[in-house]
Amino acid sequence: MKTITHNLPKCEDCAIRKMALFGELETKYLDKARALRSCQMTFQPDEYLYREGDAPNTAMTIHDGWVILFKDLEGGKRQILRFALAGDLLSYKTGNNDIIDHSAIAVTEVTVCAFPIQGFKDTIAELPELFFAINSITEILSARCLSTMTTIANYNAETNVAYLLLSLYIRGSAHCDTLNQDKMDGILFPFTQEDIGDALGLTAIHVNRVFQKLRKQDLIECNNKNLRIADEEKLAGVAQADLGELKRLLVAI
Amino acid sequence: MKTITHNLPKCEDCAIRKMALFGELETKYLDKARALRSCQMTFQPDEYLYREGDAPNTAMTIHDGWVILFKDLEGGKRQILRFALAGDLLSYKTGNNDIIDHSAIAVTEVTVCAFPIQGFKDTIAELPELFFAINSITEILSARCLSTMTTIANYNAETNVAYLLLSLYIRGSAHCDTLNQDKMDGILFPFTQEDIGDALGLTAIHVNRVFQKLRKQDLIECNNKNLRIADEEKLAGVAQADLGELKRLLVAI
DNA sequence: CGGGGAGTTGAATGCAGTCAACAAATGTGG
DNA sequence: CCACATTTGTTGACTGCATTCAACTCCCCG
Repeated sequence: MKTITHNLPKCEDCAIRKMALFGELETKYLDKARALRSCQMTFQPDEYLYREGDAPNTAMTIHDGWVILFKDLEGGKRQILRFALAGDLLSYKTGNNDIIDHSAIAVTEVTVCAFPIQGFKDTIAELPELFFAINSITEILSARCLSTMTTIANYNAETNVAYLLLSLYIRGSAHCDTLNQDKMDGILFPFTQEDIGDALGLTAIHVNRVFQKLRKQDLIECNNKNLRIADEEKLAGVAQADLGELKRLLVAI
Repeated sequence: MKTITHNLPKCEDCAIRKMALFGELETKYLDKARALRSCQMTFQPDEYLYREGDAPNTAMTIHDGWVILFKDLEGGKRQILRFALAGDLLSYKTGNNDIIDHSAIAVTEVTVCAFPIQGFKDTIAELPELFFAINSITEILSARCLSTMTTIANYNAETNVAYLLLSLYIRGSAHCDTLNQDKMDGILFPFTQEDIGDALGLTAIHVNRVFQKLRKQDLIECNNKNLRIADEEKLAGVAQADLGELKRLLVAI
């Protein structure tokens, strides 16, 4: 892990700002918010950002890269709680002196902007907009979790995998749009089939069978850490989701 | 549904206040908070508190009774998102002019205290403590949802049912404690086996088989709308949960 | 070129769904 | 208060999805 504390890039110029926490804030508040930022950190793939049991004293916004948030279970299993990418807020907790209940690991090389949590708390008192921004993030995460739970509980592996792949694709390509990249060739997809299984409670073997089934139906193309979805509507059908509704749920921050 | 707007009972005297949103607030702030309350409403069993698609303009705290929050799915299925009881906050959303994405139905007779949401928003600006209270609730709901998702995704029906029954029992009996009632005879359990199935994505038939299995092991006694759990630790073992951890997750508001 | 992680395939097992029938409990109207 | 309808709970047989275990291939990296 590398840290830089000086000559930090400017928030105004940040390509991902509108996707991130401060995207909710008017530019006029940006100075105050930016003053909270303490440093930028870079993590290598497979490096932990933090571990279950750590006491969080900084919140982080991902500037670049994919992060997996997960919990270890008995018997060597693990449950992936969230796939996080640029713009996402990590490790923020209102509850005081609580230890954090999950771990976060970098999948790709990851850059984050870190903010001391205490600074947040002090600032919220004088900047109610920050409250609404943060609370809105918490609510959205909660809504996504409920939606995921609903899918997992009620549908089979094919639907679950379709739902997850489509979700990751939508979020990934929304981000490419922001950076004005060409998304027609699919998005970076650095996850293993085991990751997908750990998110859905499936074995990697069964995920593999489902991948092949989806490939045969021309619903996904997935290889070389790349995911392409030719017909989002069609995959949404398999995922038992309304594409418009899903996009609204996922691209909002 | 019956509404009363005058001679509302005093918040200071409310038996469930310490379990509810304002339990987080110091008494000195109570006047301000209480001023937000607009009315008390009473709903009969099977009556909707609100429906998916409604535009929420009031938040509600349950004063008494059990409420089920759910979403209708295709094919006549439904997903129960939350079982709510006295002290729980319903239908609060930071996001403006959003319609609500689930329905709420009374299981028992239910009394709620209603607050215009706009009043909340205005008040938060001058009462940051209210922010921390609300955000803490949103975070807790999110943490519970992740925990439920983890259980559903990774364990079988027996574990899931055990986890849910234990959760409901812990919350129900914590509430009996508050009211100084005798909890030794179990708690009110007004749910059908189909409700349990709808929460976990199981069929009522399979829930029934699991109930019987748990009964044979003397882990639960459940009849006449009453649930008794003699050995919480033992059931927690089946539920693959740490009893202390679970209680911390569930009794906090 | 060898090793390890990721992906692929097949066969056997077991958990949960479906369908169908019935019993028990609850509610309703005569 | 009884007769009947409806909801809830119970049981059995059959089917199908997902796991487990084992073996094997492919690809990347050192």
